[in-house]
Amino acid sequence: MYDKFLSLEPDKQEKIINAAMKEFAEKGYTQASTNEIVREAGISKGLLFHYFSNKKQLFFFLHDYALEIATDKFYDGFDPDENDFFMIIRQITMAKLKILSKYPEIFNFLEQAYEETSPEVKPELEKRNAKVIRSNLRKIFEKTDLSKFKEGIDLQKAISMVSWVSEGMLNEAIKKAKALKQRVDYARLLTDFEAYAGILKECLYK
Amino acid sequence: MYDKFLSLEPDKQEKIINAAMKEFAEKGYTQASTNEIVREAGISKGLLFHYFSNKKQLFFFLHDYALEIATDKFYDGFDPDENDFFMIIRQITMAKLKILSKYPEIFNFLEQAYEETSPEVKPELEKRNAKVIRSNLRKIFEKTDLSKFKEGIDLQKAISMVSWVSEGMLNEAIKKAKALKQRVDYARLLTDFEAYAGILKECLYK
Amino acid sequence: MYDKFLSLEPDKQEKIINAAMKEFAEKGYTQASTNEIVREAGISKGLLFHYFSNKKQLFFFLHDYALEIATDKFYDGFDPDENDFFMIIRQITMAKLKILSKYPEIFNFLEQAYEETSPEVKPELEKRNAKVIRSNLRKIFEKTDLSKFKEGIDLQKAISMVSWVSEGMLNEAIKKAKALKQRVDYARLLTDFEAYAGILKECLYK
Amino acid sequence: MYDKFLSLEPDKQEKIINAAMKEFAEKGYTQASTNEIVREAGISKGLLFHYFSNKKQLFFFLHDYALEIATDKFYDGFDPDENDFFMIIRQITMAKLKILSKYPEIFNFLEQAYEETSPEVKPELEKRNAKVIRSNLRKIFEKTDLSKFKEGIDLQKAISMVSWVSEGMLNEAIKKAKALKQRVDYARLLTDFEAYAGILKECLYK
DNA sequence: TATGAATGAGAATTCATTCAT
DNA sequence: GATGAATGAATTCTCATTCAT
Repeated sequence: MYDKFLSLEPDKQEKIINAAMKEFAEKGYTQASTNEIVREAGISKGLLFHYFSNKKQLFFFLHDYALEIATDKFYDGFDPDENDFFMIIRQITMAKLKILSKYPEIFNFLEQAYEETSPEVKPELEKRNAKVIRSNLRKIFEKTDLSKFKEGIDLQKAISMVSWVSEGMLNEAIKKAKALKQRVDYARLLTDFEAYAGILKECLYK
Repeated sequence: MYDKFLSLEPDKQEKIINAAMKEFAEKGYTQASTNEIVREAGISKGLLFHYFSNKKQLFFFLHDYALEIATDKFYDGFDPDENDFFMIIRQITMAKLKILSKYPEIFNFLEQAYEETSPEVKPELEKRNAKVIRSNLRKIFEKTDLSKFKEGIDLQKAISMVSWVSEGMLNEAIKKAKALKQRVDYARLLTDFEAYAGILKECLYK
Repeated sequence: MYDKFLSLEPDKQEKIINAAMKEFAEKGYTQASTNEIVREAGISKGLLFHYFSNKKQLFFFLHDYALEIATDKFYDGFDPDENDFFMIIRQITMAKLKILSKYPEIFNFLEQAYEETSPEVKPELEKRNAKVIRSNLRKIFEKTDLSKFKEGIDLQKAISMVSWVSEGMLNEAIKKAKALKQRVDYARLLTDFEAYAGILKECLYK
Repeated sequence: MYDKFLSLEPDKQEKIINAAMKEFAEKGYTQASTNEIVREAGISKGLLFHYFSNKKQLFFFLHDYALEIATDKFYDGFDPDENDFFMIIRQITMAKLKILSKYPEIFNFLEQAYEETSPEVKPELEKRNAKVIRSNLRKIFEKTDLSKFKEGIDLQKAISMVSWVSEGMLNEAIKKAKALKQRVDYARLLTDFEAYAGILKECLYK
């Protein structure tokens, strides 16, 4: 589907990808301008539409691409033998943050795509997000040592709770950092996580 | 500011409000078309701009309006003497759900506005959301019987946790209902809430 | 034609006239907004069109009015027995300047009208300007003591020359004052006039 | 800045320039309609804004263009060795007239631009006019043989006077020709100039 | 591959004028 | 006399997409 584009010299590919991601991340799907993209990428109008048949296809190509990179890099530095649920969640939370600081454009793009409201792309995006989350959850489940949980506890609920708390914590940290125009305080986040985990372990673990 | 519009006959007001809310909810700020709004409302192009000096002002008028109604209805059926933190959060969760089912138009609009990414309105929306959340949090805090919490627990953290869990629960229920094209199961949500509350109370309450 | 308007209480008349003149003077015929005029005058939209059947008629009413005032006041302080051509021209030049400082709005309006380029009003304005100038010239001629001019000189040409020089001088003084955001230097203008007159007399007068 | 437009085939350029000049000349900046321009030029709405980013830029491109042509043609037939002030002014007066009759479109446009009152373009136009006039005056001064003037005469004043008289003469000739819907009588203008120059020389030259 | 001129529907907004009250 | 709601054509400008070269 994107063969034409992918057989292009990597330099040019990258220039186009970066220009497009930046524009979509900044302005959202609707207001992103293909004019601006070709200007920033230094290519002609016609060429963009030679590679991608329309704006939507370009957008979803970028989404695929970003998701792939984000997922690839995601498990870098993960301890493959870790099986404690809280430690896994901790790794995920920290991994998200790490990629966020390493690839700001990609994550800005994904973040923006996550919040996208344009009816032209929203349904497909929601489908994709659900899929990503489901597959991540499956991976976590597979590894988790469930024997540490109290007997009688609804495991699904326990996992949901920990996920919501860690997501809530991360979102708040990001929001606060944005407001102060600073980077997220990595060390602080870890300490916080330990605190929340400590409280939750009391009611979830044996 | 909106005097002209507000002194209009209610019927016409309503037609305009409904048409505009629907359009904004469906398409988001940028792609919502004032053309479409006047067509749907059955008024002339000039009239809309006679009442609202521009698209942005119209949007924020609707936001004010929706927020006001939502807030009004929010506290209907609240037990003013309730002081148990978990019960208060339960009331909030259920109130949100009630508004969603009773005023789907308004709820859709607010939801869309909450996710809005257009740089033209995002900053002001964020300010408003922060204000609403802050004032709600204060109300909750004021009433809460904090003596029920374990000594030594970080109250701020405890409250955040319960909020994140209840929000996560509600969002998931809504998402599931949407996917199945059904209404949210009110009774089920209550039962779930009790379950989550039961678990959390164990580590948070004395 | 304007009876309705003229039988209005003078206060209201004045408010409308001033508001309208200000708007036309500031923005020119095309860009002057009747909305702005009624807002400034504190009357309703309908009322303006009750008195003046359209924008054009309002504009020409103002033009009549301004011309009349300007002409009436023009000859205040003129020495009726002055018959020296140069002295008459000097009086005219100074009278213009005096009214200019006394009625800045009226003259701004007339000045703007004089430069007006909108095809909707330009032809009629040109007709009027020609008439005014012709009638002024006739008045000057009638009084002038032509015996002072050198014999053999083309009187028409002599008069034109002096007029052009005095107009050029006045325009330049106004332009300079505008650029420096100051009032025209009355005394300086008189001195200049004497200088120019001195030179010209040498070739025009016996 | 106008590269895109200038690398267009001359035929099309001309069509656009002519259509736009005509529209601006006829209606003035504000009331000139880009719709009308594209209709007259036989191009699409989008194309005009592909070449010129907005109405204002289009206007100033035309102004540049007109000024350049006018300046070019202005000095055709000038005697470079002429150093008599009156002869130089005579050449200028005649050159103006030549452009008027040879390039009426351009002349009309420049004339209209000179009188333009729209606040959106007036300041820039005034700047340009001042610059043109200044540079023209410098050229005249440089060449002029000042030794012919009477000693003790204020040269600045002398020059102003001759300029005002020749401008007044030309303007009147144009106005008269317009009123009679005829061309300006070239020969008559020359004779008149000699007459005025003759009178003025008497008081200005030794 | 690559260009960029060309399209034209559609966007938000303005404005003089009308007319029922 | 007086109001101001209502009109709708006209305004400038944008934009994804096409296509001849």
